[in-house]
Formats: sequence, structure tokens, C-alpha cells
Amino acid sequence: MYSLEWRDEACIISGDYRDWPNDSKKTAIELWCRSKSGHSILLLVNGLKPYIEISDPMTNSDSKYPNLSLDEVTNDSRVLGEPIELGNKLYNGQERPHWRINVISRDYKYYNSLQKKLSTDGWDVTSSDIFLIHKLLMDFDLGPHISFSGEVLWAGNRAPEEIPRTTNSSEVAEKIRQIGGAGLYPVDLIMHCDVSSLARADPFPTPFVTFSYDLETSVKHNNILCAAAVIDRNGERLIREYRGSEREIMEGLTRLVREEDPDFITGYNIDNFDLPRMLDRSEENSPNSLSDQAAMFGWGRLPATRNEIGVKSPGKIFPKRQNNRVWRIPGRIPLDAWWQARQTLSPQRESLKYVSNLLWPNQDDKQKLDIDASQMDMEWANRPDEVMDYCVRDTILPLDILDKLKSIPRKEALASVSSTTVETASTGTTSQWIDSLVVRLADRNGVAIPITNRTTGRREQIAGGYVHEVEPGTKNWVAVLDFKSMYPSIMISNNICSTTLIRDSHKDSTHFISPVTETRYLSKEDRIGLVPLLLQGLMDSRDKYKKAYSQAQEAGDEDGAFLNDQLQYAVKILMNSFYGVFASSFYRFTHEKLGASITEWARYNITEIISNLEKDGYDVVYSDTDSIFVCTRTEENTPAKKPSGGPELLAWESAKDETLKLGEQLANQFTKEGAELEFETALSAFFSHGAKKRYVGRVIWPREELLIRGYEVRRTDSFSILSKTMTEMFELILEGDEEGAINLAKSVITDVHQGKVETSDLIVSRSCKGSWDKKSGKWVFDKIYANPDSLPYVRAAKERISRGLQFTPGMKVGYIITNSKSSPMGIKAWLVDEIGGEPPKPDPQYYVNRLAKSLGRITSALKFDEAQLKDYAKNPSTQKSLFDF
DNA sequence: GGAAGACCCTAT
DNA sequence: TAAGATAGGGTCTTCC
Repeated sequence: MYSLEWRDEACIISGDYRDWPNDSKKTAIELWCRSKSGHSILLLVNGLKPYIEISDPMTNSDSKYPNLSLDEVTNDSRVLGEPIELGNKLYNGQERPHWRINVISRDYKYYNSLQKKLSTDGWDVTSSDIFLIHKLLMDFDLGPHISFSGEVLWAGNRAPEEIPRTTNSSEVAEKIRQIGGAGLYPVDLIMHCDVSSLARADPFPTPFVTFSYDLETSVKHNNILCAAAVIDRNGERLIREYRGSEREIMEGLTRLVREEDPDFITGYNIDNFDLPRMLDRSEENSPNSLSDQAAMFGWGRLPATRNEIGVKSPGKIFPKRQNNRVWRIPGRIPLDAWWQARQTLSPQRESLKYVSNLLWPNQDDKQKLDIDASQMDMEWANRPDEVMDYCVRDTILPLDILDKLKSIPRKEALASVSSTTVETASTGTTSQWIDSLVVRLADRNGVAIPITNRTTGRREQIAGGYVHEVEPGTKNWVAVLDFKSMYPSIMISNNICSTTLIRDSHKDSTHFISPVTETRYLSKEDRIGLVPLLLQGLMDSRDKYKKAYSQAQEAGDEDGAFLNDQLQYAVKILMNSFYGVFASSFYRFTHEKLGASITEWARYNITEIISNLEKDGYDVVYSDTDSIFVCTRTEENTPAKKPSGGPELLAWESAKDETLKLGEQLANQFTKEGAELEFETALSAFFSHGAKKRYVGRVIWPREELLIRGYEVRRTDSFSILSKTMTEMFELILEGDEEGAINLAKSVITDVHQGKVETSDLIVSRSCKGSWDKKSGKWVFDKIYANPDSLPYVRAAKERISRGLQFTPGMKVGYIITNSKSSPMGIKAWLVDEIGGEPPKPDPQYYVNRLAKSLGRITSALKFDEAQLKDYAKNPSTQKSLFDF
């Protein structure tokens, strides 16, 4: 058998550990990659040893040997070789000798049982709850982008041209199994290498392949009527339609997945609809044959062998849902376009139609509705071709959405800056991203890796950020300043880390003492904390990416600019997740004092500045956690609205200059080592009705925009006439036209009272949870809600379901309030988008009341209150002017 | 009529 | 491998 070496660069999509039945002293890691030039590669990596680290809690850094018996450990049949002396490591604030123990297998029955036994014997066990694939990236300091060289085991039709195609496949399959693999993986190229030949590579944009699909199903019987799929290979799209028996449809989709070999699997609502439905229907179609089921839903990037399909229970080849959360499809990444749209856009409503409309408002063809989804059986019987067109369109839109939102490059950038696989960046949790960086740094710095804290029940909350009271009314000429990366900066400057926390009471060598609880941290000379070190590195790398971005932009290098912008943004996201993880109760490197000290310093810094400003006679208008709004002392009569010319314009310009100057000056004055205050924006006017976290501002520098925070305008559970009216009122108020704002409120309330407003402007939409009850085959709500039927959104969800429309836990459901006199109030679900028909009849009184209340909060800050507004709505003719105070 | 509680959504 | 945090506003139902 000839042997061919191949060298390449690739991005790791995901990886898995595979136990090696023939030789339990070796391990094999599967790395599913997409190469820089677009080939899919399964890289089989040998040479990694699963291990556990132990230390004796009764020893200290002077001990050479533990009190517990190392011999006993050596003699355990699960242990491979002698314990390896590691010297002293830091654990729980204590230096003490540690040993590494190689374990014969990472399989549960060896590894976890050994871990348990050692722990029971009295050892402190560390480094023992991390997947081997993550260990691989950590121990060899790899990120998702790697270069490697290794032996080609098998080459398929889409392999690089230079590599001869494999002819003796069955022989090769056997060879692959002998080195720990599963056989002939459905990829372009199968390779084999040792860990030592893997190296970190510079990030590049990987040409991923994406598969999008959509099922149309019977409302009556749940079976699949037809399906469509699109493969996107570097922008080139291949569309497929599937009709026929349910089995044929699913087999067709599965063949396409296995032949086209996509990295990402998308669709609209696949997590909660299309994937679970495929699983259900494949089981239903062939309950007694796993291999039949694999032909219908064996989407994992694994060979369809007996072993991978499974004998008694489903094997790895099947997509699987983990704890009702994310789906796992070995070697591929499920990426639901619904969830991406929801996360990045926060749309008011979440139907595919609504989201498409939001993204492409002027393209009718993208959202033309012609099929009534609630009558799918009838539609399919009467006009199958139209149904198929509709189905195809719904597979293309998710791809367009992911493109538009840049979802995939964002995941890849996050993977790159957190040095994880793309799968971990995509579907993992924030603590996994942070683990990836912290654990590898700890390993290099003699710090042991504690296991995740598994205590249940809520611990006492720590105090959070400081929020300043706001006075109702308008203020003109406000400079907004904020701290640059406040929490990370505090962690860096005060050396806050579990490795620097002083746990005992003696007071020597202390440099940093938190202002309230007097928690103490080592000076930087004694030891630089792991996390501060890491955060500083991230801050530097963000600056580097930002610089590279500007340089690329100047050079007209669009791709380079895009890549570096994604990377700098990913660093920002990652840095911002640190505080939360370290303030959580379960994270492995957390101590309850860490989170509390961070916010203590934050509150101390900001309140200190506020009181200094006030002492100097400045009016601090507002402040939230890391921001301060300061009023410039400018003559009261300077117009807030930019005049078109004349002396007023000069006065306006000079007020603006003064605000800019103040902003710069204060930023300089209050910036100190480790707490950089930046001048962020200048406002010509600021308004709040007097509630924290609710304000608006007319931004005039560095760009011009209307800034709105907290108000109904920002909320997805507001209705559009309220949001629209309030926005317009804010515009007027910030220009100084209070009367105009009040008149607007009055006229809109009158219109609503008289029923002159489109019902679609009155839709309220809120998210609704629910869980699927397998027994009854129904969605149930009483496990989640104390009194579900009194909640309008639950009743709206039930109405949707009863009309044959899809429901997904967590989805937003729209409704109209039809009777506010009864309790609970009467509502009707908003189904016009999906099934057309007459809209429900709204209760005008309800909407008048809510508008009066919300808008009245605003006008009352203008000395005009809710009751007056409501009276006005009832009888506008009796009051000539309400602006008389 | 008003307090208490359940729940949603947002700011940072 | 279950899992970022707290502060805060607001609506509606239930209960007295």
C-alpha cells in the first residue's frame, strides 16, 4: 500500500474522541475540518493521552511525597504507567505537589470511575472534567485554524486534484479502523497524523458549505408531505425538491447531506421543528430497524456502518438533542436561522415572513405569501406545485438571512479569538469559550484546573452596578462619558483573579484592597493573576485587529477589512463575557468574592467621579454602571433645535463646541491608570420622565441620531402605534416643541378612540414558553406557568396551535386585546400574517388607556398628565387647549 | 383600590 | 459534560 503525505491548512469544525476497542492504550481524535481551499477533511489524530491530575490536600509546597499512597494509584488497572511528578501547582490558593496520571481510556467506565475512586480516597482531583478534544486544543495551544501534515488514507472525488483517488476502499476502511477511526467517513479526504504535526495557523475565511432545508408536513397526521433543500457551496447554490413517500423524501435529503457533505445545517426553526420532526418520522417509519432510520436521518459525518448506526440503541450517526437545548450532529453544526435572526435583530415578531420583510423591505418576491400553512393538507392536495415553490423559498431565505447577518463569519471569528472549534463558538456556552483560554494559560503557569462547581441552589446575590436617579424633564447640552471596558479594566488594574485572591487573614504583601468588603489581592510583583493577564492580552489583540482593519480599509482590501472587523468584534464579545462567568456561582475558577469586588470597585469609581463633579458645580444628569451624563453650563436660552442660520445658529454651534470641550476635558481629568474615561457622545438635548434606564437623547456628535433607551419604542412587546407616536414625540420634545408633542399624543389617542387606526398597529407580541408532552402529544404550559390560562400570550399560543400553526417554545406570539373589561382580559391571536382572514376587533378603550398611560408618563414630565389625556380622548370638543399650566 | 406576586423585557 | 451577572421598569392577575 502506497503512502502519501499531504500538507494543508484548515478550520476545525468540530471534533470527537473515539474509544479504541482493539488497543485501549491509544486514543484517536476525529477532527472534522474544511480546508482553506474548500475540501472537507477528516483528520484522525493519534498520540493524545487522557489524564487526571491529583494532589494530596494534607501536604504543602515543602512536601516531596504525598501522605496518600501513590503506589496504590499506580497499581490501579485503569492507570497507565507511573504517576508523573509535576512539581508544585496552585490549587485553592495553596501551592502543593501535583502528579499526573495517564488513564487507559477516556471512556466513562474507566475515566470517571477512576476519578470518583481517587476523590473518595482523599485526593484532590483536577483537570478531570474537560473533553479530550478541548484538551487537544489547549495542550497544544491550537485554535480553529490549523496547519498540519499527515498521511492520506483515502481520497474521494472532491479531494484535491493532486491526490490520486482511492481504489481499494474496503482495504482502506479496515486500515482506518485499525488506527482508531470509524471507517470511510463521508468526506473529501481522510487523513491521519500525530498530534505533534498540528500547528496553529493565522485566521482565514473558511469556504464553509451550508445546507438549508424545509419540510412541509400534514397538520392532521404529522407526516411529511414534501421537502426542499439547498446546498450553498461558496455562493453557488444547488436546489433540490423532494416528493413521494415520506421515506423517499427523508432518504433523498439524507443522500444529499451525505453526498454534498455540508458543514452547517440551517433552516427556519429547525431546532424545534424540522430536526425533531425528522427524528420522529424516521422512527415512526421504521421503528424496528436502526439501519433504515439511518438511511432516513443518518446525517452525522460518520460512515454508515453497523457500529455507527448502533445495534440496540441509536449510534453516533444520528443527530441528537442534548438536554432539550442544542442539537448535536457529529462533524456538522446546526445553525437555526430563526435563532440567529432573533438574537441579532430582536424583531417584534418572528415569523419568516416578518423577518424577511424587516431585512428586505422592498423585495416583494422574497416574502410573497400564497400558501395557508394551517391548511397544508388541502393546499398540498389542490396545488402541490405552489406548495413546493413555497417550500423552496423557505429553504433559500434562511441562507439569505445567515448571509445578511454574517452569522457564520462571526462564529468563525469567535472561534478564532477564543481558540475553540467552530462548533463550540456556535453552540457552546460562554463558560466554554472562557475555559478554552483560561485553562490553557493555567496549565502553562503551574495552576491546577479545579472541576466545575456543582453545588445546587442559589447563592446570595452580589451587588451590581450603580444607577443614578434621573429628574423628569429635559436638559440641554449634555456630554456623555463612559469607562472603556470597565469590568475587564478593573480586573486588570486590581489584579482580580482566583490565583491572586488572599484567602487567609494575615495582611502582608497585600496591594489591592476592595473598597467595601476589603477583599485583598496580591500585588502584581508577587503574582500577576491569570485572568488579568489574559484580559490584557485580549485588549491588546483587539487594538491590533482594529489597526489591521483600518490599514486594510485604507489599502482598499475589503476582505482583510471584513476579517479584522469580525475579529475585533469577537474579542469585544468575549471580553464582555468574562465578568458574568467569574461572577457566576459554578465556574471552575470562580470565588464568590471575585464578582463582588469587581462591582465594588466599579461603584466606587463612578460615584467618586460623580461626587467630584457635583462638588465642582456640574449637574450630573444620569449615570448607569459605567457611564456619566454631564450637563454643560450653557445659557438656558440656546436653542436645542439646530437653527438654519443667523445668530441663533452661531449660538447653537458655540454650545456644541462647549459641550465637546467639556467632554474632552472631563475625560482627561478623570482618566486614571486602569480606569480610562472616554468622551463618547454629545447630546444637544436629553429627556427622561424620571425613571432609571429610560431616557432619550439627540446625539449631535460624533454622528447625528436619536438615542432611545428603555422606552416602549425599544421593546418588542410594545405595539406599533405606541412606538411610532412616542418616537415622534421624543423628536419634538428634544427640539423644544413640547406643545407639539402633547398635541400629537392627543390626536393619536383620539384616533384610536374612534377606531381610526389599523388593527395591525395594535398587535402586542410576547414570547411564550411551553413544553412538549410526549405522552399526550400536546404542548403543555402548566409546568412552566403558575396560572397559564390567565396569561394572554399563552392563550394566544393555544389559539395558534388549535388552528394548526407551528408553535415553538420561546417564540413570540402576537395578539390583539379585544375586551379589557373582563379579567383576565379577552384577547385574540394575530394570525392574519399566516392564514389571512379578517383581523380581530380591538377594544379601543384598552388601547386608549395604555396609550394614555405610556404617553402620559412622558407628557407628565412636561407637566401634563394621563388623566387629562384620557379625558381629552373622551371629549375633545370641550377643551380648546390643554396646554395651560 | 391597592399591595403582592408572576412574568416579560431591557440597560449595562 | 447544565449553567455569564445584577438593576430596573412595566403590565397584568390575584387576593385582601
